[in-house]
Amino acid sequence: MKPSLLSALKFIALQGGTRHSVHISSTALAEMLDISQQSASRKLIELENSNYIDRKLAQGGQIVGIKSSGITALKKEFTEYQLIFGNLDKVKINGILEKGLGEGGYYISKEGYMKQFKKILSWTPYKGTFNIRLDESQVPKIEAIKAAEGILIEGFEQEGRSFGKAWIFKCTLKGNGNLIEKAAIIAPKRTHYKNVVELISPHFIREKLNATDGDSFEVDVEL
Amino acid sequence: MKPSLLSALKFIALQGGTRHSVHISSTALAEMLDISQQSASRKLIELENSNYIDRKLAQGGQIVGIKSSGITALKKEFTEYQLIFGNLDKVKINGILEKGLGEGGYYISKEGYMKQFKKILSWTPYKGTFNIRLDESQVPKIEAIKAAEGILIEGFEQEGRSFGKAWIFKCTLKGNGNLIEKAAIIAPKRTHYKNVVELISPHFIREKLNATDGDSFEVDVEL
DNA sequence: ATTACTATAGTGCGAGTAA
DNA sequence: TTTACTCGCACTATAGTAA
Repeated sequence: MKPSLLSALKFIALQGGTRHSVHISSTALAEMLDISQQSASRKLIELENSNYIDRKLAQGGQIVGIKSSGITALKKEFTEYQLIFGNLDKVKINGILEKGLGEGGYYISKEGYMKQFKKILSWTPYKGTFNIRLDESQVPKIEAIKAAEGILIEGFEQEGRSFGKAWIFKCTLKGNGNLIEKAAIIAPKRTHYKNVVELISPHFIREKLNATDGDSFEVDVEL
Repeated sequence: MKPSLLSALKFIALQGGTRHSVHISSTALAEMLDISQQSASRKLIELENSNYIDRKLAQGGQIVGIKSSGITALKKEFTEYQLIFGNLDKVKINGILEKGLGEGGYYISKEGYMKQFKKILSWTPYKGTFNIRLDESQVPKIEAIKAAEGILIEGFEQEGRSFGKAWIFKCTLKGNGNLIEKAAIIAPKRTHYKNVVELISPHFIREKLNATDGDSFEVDVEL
C-alpha cells in the first residue's frame, strides 16, 4: 500500500472509521492531508478500488466504511509503531520451514556457545537449528526484534577462529498441531536483513513435529 | 511531513534508530520500501535536509541517527494509531483561550441538560463555557476524542425548540499555574470538525484562573 | 454543497553513470 | 561494493469545469 493512500486511510480511521461508517467529504480530506480536493477525491477512489474501503455518495459528502483489509493494513502499521516504541512484549511471526545448511548446527554446538545457552535458557539445545523463512511482510518484525536487543551471547576464540556475539530471544513455536514451549531465536549480532530466523530448542523439532520443508509455523517471540 | 518520507523514517526507526545510530544502505531501504536505490538515496537526503535525521557516510553504507524532530514525528504518528485502536485512556490537548459567543452558556444552562450534568458529573456547571482553540496539529486528537464516544447527554424539547444530543468527556485543565480538577468537554453529537472545544466546570474558570484571551491551556481528557 | 472528469503542469521516479 | 548526480519520461497533482 502506498504511503499516501495509507495516510488517507488513517484520516478515515481517526474519524472512527474502524468502528462504523463515517461521513466525510473530499474537501475535508483535502484540507487534512494538505492536498487538493481533486486529489483527495482520487485517493478515496483508489482506496475503494484497492478494496480498502466501502463508499457511497451521500448528501454533502460520502459515507465511508473501512473494510477488513483496510483495518489489517492499519493494524500492521500500528504494530510497527508499537515495535518502535517498545510497547510490545510479544511478537508473533509466521513463516515456513526451510532446509538449513547445517551451518547453524555447527556454530551453536561449539562449547563456547553451549555453556551460555545452558546457563541462560536452563536447557541444552539440540545440536541443530530449525530454520523458518518469513515472507517479506514480516521483515519489519524481525528487524524490530533485532533492534529490541535480546539476551547477549558473548563471542569467543577457539582453534584460532573467532566466533562472534549473538542475540537470543526466548520464544515458543506452533505448527503441525503442536506447541513447543522451549525454544529460542538465535541471531548473529552483526547481520543484516535476512528473512530467515534460526531456532534452537532442546528437541529435535523436525522429528518431534514430523515436519517437512514448506510446513507453516508461528513463532511467538518474547522481547 | 510527506507520507513517503515518513515511511522511510519509520524504516530507520524499526532498525532501532530511535535508540541509537544505525548502519543502513540506500539499497536496503530501497528494497524495503519497494523503490529504486536512487530514490531511497534521495529520501535519506531529504530526511537530512528536513532535519529529521543525522547522516554520515560510512564503509558500505551510512550511519543514520534519528533527531528529536524525527522522533517527535514518529510519536505523533504512534499516538494517532493508539487513538484509532483505542489504546489510550487519556489524551492531552493544548490550545489557547478564546472568547465564547455566549451561545454555549445559553445551551448548557437549560434545565434539560443541567439535570443530566449534575447526575453524571456530580457537580453543577457554571452557566458558561470556557472555549479553547486548538491549532491544526491537534485536530486528529479532537476527532479521535469524538470518535471515542463519551458519556451521552440526551436531547430534549423545550419551549417548542429541540435541543440535541451531546457527548461529554471528563477532563482536567491546566494553565496559568493552576489546575482545575473538575471539568468536562461538551460537544454536540452531530458536528463536524471544529478546532474549538468547549469546557464546563463548577467554577467560573476565567475568573478563578484570572485568564484572558490568548492564554495557553492544556486539557487532559479521559476517554 | 458535493464528486470527479479532462487537460495540462509539475513533481518525482529510475536508468545510466561517476566517484 | 557504496552514494548520489543528471536527465528524460511517466506518473501524479491541480485547474477548470460539468453534473
